[in-house]
Amino acid sequence: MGIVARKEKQKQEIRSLILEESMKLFVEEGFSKVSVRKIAERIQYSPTTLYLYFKDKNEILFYCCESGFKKMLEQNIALGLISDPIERLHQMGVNYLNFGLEYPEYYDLMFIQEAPMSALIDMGAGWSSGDQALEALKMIVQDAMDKGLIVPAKVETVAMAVWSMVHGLVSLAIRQRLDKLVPAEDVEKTMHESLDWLLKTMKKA
Amino acid sequence: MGIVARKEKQKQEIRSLILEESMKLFVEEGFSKVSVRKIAERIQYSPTTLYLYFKDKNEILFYCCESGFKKMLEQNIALGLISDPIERLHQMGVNYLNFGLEYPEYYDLMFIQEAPMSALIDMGAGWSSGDQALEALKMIVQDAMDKGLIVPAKVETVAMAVWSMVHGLVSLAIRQRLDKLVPAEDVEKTMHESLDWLLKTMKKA
DNA sequence: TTTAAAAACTTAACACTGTTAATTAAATTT
DNA sequence: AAATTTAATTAACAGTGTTAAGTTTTTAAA
Repeated sequence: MGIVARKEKQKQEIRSLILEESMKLFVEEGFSKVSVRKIAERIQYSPTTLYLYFKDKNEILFYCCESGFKKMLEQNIALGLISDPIERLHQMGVNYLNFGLEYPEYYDLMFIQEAPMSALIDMGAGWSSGDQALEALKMIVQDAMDKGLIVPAKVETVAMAVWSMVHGLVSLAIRQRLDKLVPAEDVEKTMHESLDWLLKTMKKA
Repeated sequence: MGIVARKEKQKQEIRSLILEESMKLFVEEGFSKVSVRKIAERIQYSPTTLYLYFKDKNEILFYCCESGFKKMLEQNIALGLISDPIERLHQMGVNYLNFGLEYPEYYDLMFIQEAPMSALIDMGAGWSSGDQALEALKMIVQDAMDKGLIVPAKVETVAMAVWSMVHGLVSLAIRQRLDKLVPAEDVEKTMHESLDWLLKTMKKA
């Protein structure tokens, strides 16, 4: 039947509407200011209607998160052009820092808040978009090791170290902790210097 | 006058009572479950009484945070006995990881939540306890460089890199992101391996 | 075309949250 | 003992996520 298909399509449209407007609210007012009622008001529905399309607020946050990963992956498309693993890893780190600093609210959601992960556990689903990014990271590290550009070690160990450092940089910056180490106006510059330092340091002499 | 002194002392006692009970609530139920009303109930006062001793909830969180730093510094006392800068830096990192994993709620407050920093800005105060820890880190890095144990670089850059990595490890672990990279039971072990890897890598050959 | 069933949506309500203003109770000073 | 200051409370506001019950709209059957 064409009717049930159309209905399904309409349902998906409202779902998208909810998610889009939620993300706008995020970017405009920040994570803590986003409420079910505010989202509902924006799309001209009653607050409880959202519960017909999503289990709870966390699930909405989770899907917003997913769209954040899409955004991040798009930034990394051009990465394939770089053949040198170290150089590629470096550019990947630069992209990561830029993403976090440009869209702190997205970043907050994707890597700092616990709500999206709670939703993920509730849903029994996988972290598909996040996993994809991590796989890419592991592959680059593996590649660099295969080509003898970095000292051999367990891939997971090095990947975790690299990810942790860039995440640490971004999350400390977002939460205004890095300006306790260097003046606020130097934070961004020093973040990039730290990343450069790591890449330079891990590069086999 | 002795009376005004005694009164001041009583006031301080209630302040301490509020902070102690708040921290207990933290450890028992986690950051998100702590409310002004719950704290008040625990100390058998009405919720609004807390506002006679603290400006707002954020200020309470800030002072809880401070006691977290004290706890952390205590763990680092034995550090002075280690003379080799690299070894000292390594042990400092190990302590950091252990602290974060043992007291995730404290860690959350100190380095992940934005509330305590908002309070700090409102109060126009300094991050004395945090600054102290960062100074210690910078000094060790400087020492290691002076002794030619690591490749020379800007101290802030290296300190930021090291801090960011350990913070990244702990915060990603707390927010259940690291188990997307390695199985949950291997997370803690791999975190330590990542730290070891960093120290080994930055050590001048 | 009218009627029964299903789907979509809203209203009302619950149990919370941080916080302020007004009020009462207790302690201190005159 | 009365007046004043300090301490603590009650009531209330405006907001939060969420559920149950009721209403409107749409679809399917008679």
